[in-house]
Amino acid sequence: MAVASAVDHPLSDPLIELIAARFRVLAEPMRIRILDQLRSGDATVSELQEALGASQQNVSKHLGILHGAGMVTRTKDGNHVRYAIADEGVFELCEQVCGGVRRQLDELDSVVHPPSVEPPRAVQ
Amino acid sequence: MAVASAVDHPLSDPLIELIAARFRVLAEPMRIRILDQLRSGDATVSELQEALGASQQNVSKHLGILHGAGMVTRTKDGNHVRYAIADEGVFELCEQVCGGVRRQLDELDSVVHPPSVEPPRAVQ
DNA sequence: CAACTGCACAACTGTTTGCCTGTGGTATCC
DNA sequence: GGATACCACAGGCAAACAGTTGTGCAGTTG
Repeated sequence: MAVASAVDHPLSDPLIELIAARFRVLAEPMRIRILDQLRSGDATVSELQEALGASQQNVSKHLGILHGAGMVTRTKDGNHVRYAIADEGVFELCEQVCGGVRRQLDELDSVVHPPSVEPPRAVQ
Repeated sequence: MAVASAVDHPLSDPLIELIAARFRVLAEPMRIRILDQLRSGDATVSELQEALGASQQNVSKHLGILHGAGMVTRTKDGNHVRYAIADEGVFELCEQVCGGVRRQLDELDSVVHPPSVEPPRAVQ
């Protein structure tokens, strides 16, 4: 697979911080939606706004965060600004997560133990 | 590669929520540290507490979150409770993220433009 | 030049969440 | 039985963050 795997394992503190920051960028449904939408091709803010049913400012804000994380590219196109996926690896991440989610759902489905059953609970 | 890739791409809303929730679990340095520590083998709360230099309550809380997300297993061992990695796929995630981080750092290093240089900024 | 469109930035609000303190509950040892 | 060790849960505080509102700036059109 295309994973760098060039990381030793007593992870250094700054690296841990970077990893967490990157996960934090993806820890928001709206940003996942934006990335998923951009998978169909690059788009402008207003196109995303309409496709996702969100406010222009909100879309712009999340795009700024994604751009700051280097996950999307920003290209001025006349009066518009076109955004596109910069880091295709993001989708491998999402698919792995989907795999984990599916695995978890399967376990919950097969092992039917009501006493300790745990629905996908909130983080805190 | 071991990715499930069994996901279609106009992602459904509940799935998006699940993906974001899973990322949210990993969006915390302390939890990354705990998982990284557990990679060396299972451990009790107090062992992790000492290894990470965190309070017992804090470690226990994060372990509860990780356990709720199905990323660690919990085993009573006499007076202790041993935690262990449940989902090895987590590390593939982290390694991919490390790859992305490294890629980004390389870009920042080569393209030396101080005016718009962006240190690993916070999400908002 | 003036009006309009498309986008980004700043301030504000409500919610979430990380960490701490305090406490209860269970198992082991004397 | 009493003391101790190990762990989890609840409450409180401060910081971070998502979403909205308001506004400024750049490019286009008449």
